Amino acid sequence: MDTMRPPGHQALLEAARQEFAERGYGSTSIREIAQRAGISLSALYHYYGGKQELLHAILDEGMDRYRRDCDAALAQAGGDPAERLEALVEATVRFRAGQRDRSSIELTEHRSLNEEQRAHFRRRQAAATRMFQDVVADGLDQGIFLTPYPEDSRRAILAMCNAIAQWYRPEGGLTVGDLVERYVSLALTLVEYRPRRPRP
Amino acid sequence: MDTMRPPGHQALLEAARQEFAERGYGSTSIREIAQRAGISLSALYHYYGGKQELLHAILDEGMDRYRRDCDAALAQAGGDPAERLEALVEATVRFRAGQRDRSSIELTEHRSLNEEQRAHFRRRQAAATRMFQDVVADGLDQGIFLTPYPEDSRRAILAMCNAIAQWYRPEGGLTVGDLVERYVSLALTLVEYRPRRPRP
Amino acid sequence: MDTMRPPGHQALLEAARQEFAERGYGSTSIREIAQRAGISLSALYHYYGGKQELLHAILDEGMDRYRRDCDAALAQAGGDPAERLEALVEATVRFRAGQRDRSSIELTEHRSLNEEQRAHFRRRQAAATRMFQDVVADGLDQGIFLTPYPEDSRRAILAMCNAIAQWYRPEGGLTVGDLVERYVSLALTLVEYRPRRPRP
Amino acid sequence: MDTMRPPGHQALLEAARQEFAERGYGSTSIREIAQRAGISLSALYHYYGGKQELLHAILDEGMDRYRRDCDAALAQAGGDPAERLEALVEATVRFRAGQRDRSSIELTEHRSLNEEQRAHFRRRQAAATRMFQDVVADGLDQGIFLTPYPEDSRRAILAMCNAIAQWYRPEGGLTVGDLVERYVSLALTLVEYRPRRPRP
DNA sequence: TATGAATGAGAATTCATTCAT
DNA sequence: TATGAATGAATTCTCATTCAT
Repeated sequence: MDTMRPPGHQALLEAARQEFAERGYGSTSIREIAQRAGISLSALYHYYGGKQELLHAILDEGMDRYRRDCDAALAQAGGDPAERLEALVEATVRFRAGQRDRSSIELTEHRSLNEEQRAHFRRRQAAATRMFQDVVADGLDQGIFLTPYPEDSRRAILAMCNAIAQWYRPEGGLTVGDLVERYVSLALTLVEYRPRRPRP
Repeated sequence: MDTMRPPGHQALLEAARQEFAERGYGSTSIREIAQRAGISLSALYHYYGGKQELLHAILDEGMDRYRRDCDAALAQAGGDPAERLEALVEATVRFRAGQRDRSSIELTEHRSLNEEQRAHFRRRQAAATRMFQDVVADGLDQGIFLTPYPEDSRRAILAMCNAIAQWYRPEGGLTVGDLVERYVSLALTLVEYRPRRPRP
Repeated sequence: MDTMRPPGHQALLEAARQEFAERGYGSTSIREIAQRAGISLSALYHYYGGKQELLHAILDEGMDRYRRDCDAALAQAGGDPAERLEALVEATVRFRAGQRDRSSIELTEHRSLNEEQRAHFRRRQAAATRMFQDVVADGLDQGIFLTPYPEDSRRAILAMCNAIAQWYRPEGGLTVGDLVERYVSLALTLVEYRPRRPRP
Repeated sequence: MDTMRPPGHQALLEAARQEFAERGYGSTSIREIAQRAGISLSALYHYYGGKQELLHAILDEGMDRYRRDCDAALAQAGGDPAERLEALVEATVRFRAGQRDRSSIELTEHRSLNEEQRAHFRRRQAAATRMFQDVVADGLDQGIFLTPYPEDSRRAILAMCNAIAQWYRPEGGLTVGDLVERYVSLALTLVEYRPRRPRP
């Protein structure tokens, strides 16, 4: 469990996350990370095997959290595909808006992982993708999503949510709640959601 | 003009573009760039003042091209906002699919520019953004775009187009023409385009 | 006594011996030693004061064994210098062939000892040298060794025996017994041994 | 050619040679080498790719010289195997006595080369070995070397010559000429040289 | 005798850049 | 506009060792 790690771990991961997000993996020196975390360079190496492992830990932890959020959201949602899609979009929007550093890093820095780490990351990403694919497929099966391009609209939904991390600033007056409302609406628009007519 | 520069220039920019896109700005050494371009390290410094200037040149050249493509597309389109939006989306999709390296770099590496260069880049990006904003605003004014969230749908359109650079592979069997058709359709869906009823 | 030391000791010395022999003292890290010995780094420091002390212990233990082997061999030999030389050569050949790691280390790594340790090592080495010198001198006195270069032939005998550690591989089909026979013969050749004519 | 290299090269190789011989490859830092050579650390990397390459260059240069010396000696010697063996022993003794640093390094540090470099080194060493093997075989064929152990006596000759580098000090009053005389004599003793009886 | 955490010094190497020509 | 040599600063990472328990 995360909570069982020594306290230095979290400060370290947080410092690395911020540095990587601000300057990019390659432009970040581990010295800066250690300094920001307030620990010695050697301590950093005591906790993690190196810069790359630090990156991997950040990405993995991010995946843990995102996955947990999505699972929780789906668990609360009923069986209706629209409701489930709403749940996923809300979880994604909240994650992107609340974890902007993490999201920026996920977007590009996976290229800096080694082969094995990258494979691990991709596997987890594919699993996340599948959640959306399944929901969209369900909606189509049930005839309530009419989009002629299920895969592309799914990609579009994810892309627009992911982009939030790049421009959203909580100081800007737009609440995350607002965001959620809008993006849920846009997502349903994209899949061309038509609610089932209630039985007379 | 580009064509008046010595031949080394283009090879250099191309090499730098590929390296930056593959490994990220910070993880790329100018030695690798020079080597990939097949020129000497010293020659590199005679063409460009340094690594950062190289990045700036790439981003600027990209902006030149994208802007030119958009302008050309708009010039051919008529005055109808839907038609104009289609033109912009097509230009963007084609650019993202055809210039994946450039697009990846634009996405994140502007953080590695210096203050002045970054300001310049942002100004140009804002201008591109405005093209989309204007078209969407026109469509709303004319009552043919019904989206309640014009700014968010504009962002969504750009985000989904931009994301193409991250996943699209020309070898994958999906032509750029296919892409254009789908993304134009999705974009019109996003702004909730309702064609004007033709006068009887 | 060796047998009274805790069990970790021997595993540790063996691991260090192998590492030092394979990579050299300077290229060996004590972490690797601890790992190879299957003990913790801290445990290593409880057995020995550090890397250098470990080296010293290895060299000293080797000297113990070699000296013991030589003494035993001489004890069994009679008073005849030829017989005694044979005994020493056999002991040396068996040691070099059986303790290749140790022998390689002795050859060069004494330079990595500290002043005091090195002096100790040299004293013991000189004692071993003297055993050979005495035997050769006896043979000369008794007129059965005719070499005009006693010191050089003694050096040659030791050099050829010592070199065994560098090239001999037990898997190679040559038994240690074969080796002993040959090297005894070569040693006697070097000192130009001429057996006393038996009294008529 | 060596002489065409920039002047820094030789100073560098010499400094590295001394350091490696004194402390061992693993215990030598390239900083010390650069300092001893009186050049900057960066300049070192300008000349050589790294520490290992430096070691390889030293070993290779040594092999060049030794081989050149042996070839010259053999060229001057006639066809008589005894004369040829004398020539090789003299060349070897002079090399070991005159190039003690180099000889010490050759003895053990080849383990610090990488796979490819080590293969190269071993190939050259095998060629040198073969020179001795050929001469001994010739002597046996011609019936003037009587040793029952040609391979072992060859090894013994090389071992005793090689060992010179470890103990010989020119300040000690023993000239290299003396050494040559003695080791030539010992070598002929080892192969049990019996001159052909001159025809009556 | 045991140990996991921690560390400062130093390791090899690479960096972007400058300079003399 | 060309270039090979050179460099100081910074890079990631490992080192032998110590310390608190």
